[in-house]
Amino acid sequence: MLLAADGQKYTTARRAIVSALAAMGHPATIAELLAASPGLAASTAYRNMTVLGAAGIVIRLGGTDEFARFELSEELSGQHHHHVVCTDCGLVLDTGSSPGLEAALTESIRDITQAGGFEITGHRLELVGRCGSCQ
Amino acid sequence: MLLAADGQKYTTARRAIVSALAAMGHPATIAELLAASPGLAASTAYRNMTVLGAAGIVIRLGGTDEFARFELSEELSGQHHHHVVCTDCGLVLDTGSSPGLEAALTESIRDITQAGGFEITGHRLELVGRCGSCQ
DNA sequence: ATTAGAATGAGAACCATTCTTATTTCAATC
DNA sequence: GATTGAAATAAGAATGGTTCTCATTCTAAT
Repeated sequence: MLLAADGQKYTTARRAIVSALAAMGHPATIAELLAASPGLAASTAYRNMTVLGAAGIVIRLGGTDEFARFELSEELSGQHHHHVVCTDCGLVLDTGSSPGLEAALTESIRDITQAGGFEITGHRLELVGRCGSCQ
Repeated sequence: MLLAADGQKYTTARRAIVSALAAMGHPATIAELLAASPGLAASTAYRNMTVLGAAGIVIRLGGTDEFARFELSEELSGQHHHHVVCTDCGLVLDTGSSPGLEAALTESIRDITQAGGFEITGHRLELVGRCGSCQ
């Protein structure tokens, strides 16, 4: 298991966080996780997001609004995807990628790597707009 | 001028912020702006980033680290571009886009819009890696 | 069972950002 | 150039999401 590989324990609180994230279906804020997991302390949630992040289990999204959002890593949750974010309420949903888009991204990354300086290891794409309920 | 169109004045402080951003050459944090603009108060800088943002002059980047970063809007600074961010130090640089990439993005956006729900108005792409000095 | 080390929970502390308010500046008019 | 009312500034207080502290509880391997 990933946590054990990182020298950590798979505790009740961490189980609760991972299963809440899986049940959520979209990147969740700490507030959402606390609401979905009765008995989970805020300090424990924040601390474990760091631990789970270091173990490669969850990904932290630097949000558009003031709340950080977390989701299971692509390795655990399914396949590579991008995000659609609402500029009004901050909602973030997953959206699939397409081969054409990924090919174009790969090409851009190759160009930048060759231009020197940065060593690119991944990418993050957000499609920005307004969700159904905010329109 | 954009500020006047928004009912605001082009004051000394705002001039200082805009020219500091232009001189910086890459998205800057408030701390960097304060260091580059002697006499600029922090509260004034924060307040004016909001005003300049509402007027479409600056864009706020929800950073990878704990600091918000600001840059001149594409309309003022040049052409459409994306960002390269360092996972270690948080540095953000601009990088151009390519016609192929933009075409693939446009296609993806069309698919998502047709799938209903969101109305997409823009996109944000970050290529993630490590900068030269952090490698 | 025991035990040593790690995790938890409650609240305090932190710090980037926002708000408050008295003072100053702006720009338009006289 | 002086006046004036509205908007901007600056300094510090306040806010709030996140992180830290530490005494207690749990974990897992002996």
